[in-house]
Amino acid sequence: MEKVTIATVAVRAGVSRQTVSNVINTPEVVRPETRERVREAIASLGYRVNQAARQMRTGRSKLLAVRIEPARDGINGSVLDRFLHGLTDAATVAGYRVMLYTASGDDGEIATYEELLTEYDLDGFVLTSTHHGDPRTSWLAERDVPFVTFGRPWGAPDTHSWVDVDNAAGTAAATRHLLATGHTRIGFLGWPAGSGVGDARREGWASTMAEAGLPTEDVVAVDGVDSGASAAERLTNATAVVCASDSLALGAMRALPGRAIVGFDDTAVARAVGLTSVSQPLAEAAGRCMDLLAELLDGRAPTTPTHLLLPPSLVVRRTA
Amino acid sequence: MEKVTIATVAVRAGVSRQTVSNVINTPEVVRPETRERVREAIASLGYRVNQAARQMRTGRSKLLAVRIEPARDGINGSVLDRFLHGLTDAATVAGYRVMLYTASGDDGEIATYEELLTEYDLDGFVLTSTHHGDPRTSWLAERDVPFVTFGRPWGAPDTHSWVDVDNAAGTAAATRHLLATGHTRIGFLGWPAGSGVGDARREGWASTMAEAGLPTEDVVAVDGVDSGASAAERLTNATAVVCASDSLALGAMRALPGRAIVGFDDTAVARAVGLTSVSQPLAEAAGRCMDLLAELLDGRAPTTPTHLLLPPSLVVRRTA
DNA sequence: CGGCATCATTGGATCGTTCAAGTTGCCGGA
DNA sequence: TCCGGCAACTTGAACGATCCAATGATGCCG
Repeated sequence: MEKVTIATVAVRAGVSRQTVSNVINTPEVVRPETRERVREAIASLGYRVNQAARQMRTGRSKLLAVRIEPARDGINGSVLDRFLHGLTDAATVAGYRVMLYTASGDDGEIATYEELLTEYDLDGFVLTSTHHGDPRTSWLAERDVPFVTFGRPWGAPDTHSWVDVDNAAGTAAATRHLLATGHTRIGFLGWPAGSGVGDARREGWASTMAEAGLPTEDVVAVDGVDSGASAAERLTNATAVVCASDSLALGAMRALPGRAIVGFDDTAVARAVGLTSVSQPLAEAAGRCMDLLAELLDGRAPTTPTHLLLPPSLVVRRTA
Repeated sequence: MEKVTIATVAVRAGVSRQTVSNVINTPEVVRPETRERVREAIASLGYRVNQAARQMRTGRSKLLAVRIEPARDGINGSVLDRFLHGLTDAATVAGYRVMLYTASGDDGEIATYEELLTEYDLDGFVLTSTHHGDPRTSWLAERDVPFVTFGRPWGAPDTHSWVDVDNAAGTAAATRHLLATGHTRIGFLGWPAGSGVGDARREGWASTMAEAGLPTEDVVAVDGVDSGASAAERLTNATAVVCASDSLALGAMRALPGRAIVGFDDTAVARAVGLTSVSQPLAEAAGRCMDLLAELLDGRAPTTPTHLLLPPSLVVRRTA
């Protein structure tokens, strides 16, 4: 198979290179008749744009980057997996490709940004695992690099677009479900205060209980099954427990057999053991991230950043 | 920050562009003294190769692609996750970047190959989930596209390099462990015959039992916790069960409480519930895939393809 | 000291695309 | 009739690297 360039197409269609380029990039400036002829030539030759050449001229690579993290606590690892899949799908539709990178620590990640930007002319980034005092967003913002975060900027000023899952709404839904099932003594098993996500998950449960005028009882544990189990044992009065993660929920199931338990993240573990859990709409979140990033990349972004809070859904199984 | 090109570096070092290029690509042809001067200029200017320009001239992109699959049965989803992380790491060290793509079906995947090859000049592919009658490998081989598979070519001729985990060795190790613990009636809970991976896992158990001169008893179920549980109930004599996956093992745990159970894949679920399981060396497998691919890409590959079978390890927990 | 091989270095051409600045042809108004 | 204005298309240059052929410098031998 010969190499098919824009020049090949031009000859076949009997026009100049630039006209072919116009048909591809700004079809409206070409007469419909010519446009159609060029399109036929493109199709019959199986022509495809050479991204490297385009990139050299325009400085845009049609590439996005996402960090792939080591499966940390493992049990929640598949969350990123599903997000990545959704993002790759959405990016393809929008004409972009997703590149992976790893990095240890925020500084290492910033060094990687620099490398990817100068070597590959990356068009944009999707950041995950935002946290308090995150230096990555300001670094990117200072250099006018388009980016979107999955996870809101905890503590930092809200100057960029982000997509997040409404964690509080998730635990609120779980709590309402338990209330509707007749429970009144609903406890909470959460993470130590300070993490944005964990605090929001507690808040959803607490406010729903307050609205119902019921007393609350909660305990705290670092994430993990064993630690969750020993903390759950201290929830003596509760007949039902809302948990900040599936790992904790698994611990609670072991420590308090027979009680109603709800987890968070709807991981594979939850499906496997029949744990009722709050499910994040990861494919949708990924799609929205791509939408927002595409707006930024096309320069048609609104002047004020967009913030999207997606509602999670409760997947009811055997444990509640 | 100004744009730093090879010309900027050349001026700073007082040499020509080509000499700078030689320092980068074939340092041995440059006199040590000059080489050092150029290297200093590169460092002080923070110069980095523009991959697009290089690619246009050389036709090589320094990009690899891997398919990211939808989390199928979910419980085993994080296997790909960990593999991807390892591959991204190894690729970075070797000077490559990993690009993701999704595709539905083998034909869709082949169409994507074509697109990635012509648009982005991809250098190579890493294939996962090889299966009987896989058309992807022959498509790539016909076009001389470098690729490596993670998973051996079941049934197909062994004409390309691959890396795989020795599934039989995994179940053999599990069986030996159970024998050493005093069990003699060890059953097997597997998938229906026909899948290469599943058959290998059965074989490891069967041959170890045969060596020990013990009778065997096994049942079959499609992958899944519930299906595993109902199949496991038919294993009436066994005091211990080796399973083809963690999902099946979870079913067995439910159906046969108190018996010794070993799963396969060491997924998050296994860690969470304390299930003894066979762990695949995914980071190493990814690294080896990258090594083999790098050989192909550098043209220093041996004439006969390399095949690597990596031994898995048994992670002993509460269930055995 | 000339001749010649060897090595280090140079300058121009090139990859495929898009940008910027043309050229052509047609229409309408003065 | 002439000319401005516009739409449709063409042409030459440029992006930043590497390849190739040619040049300059160096050392060795007779």
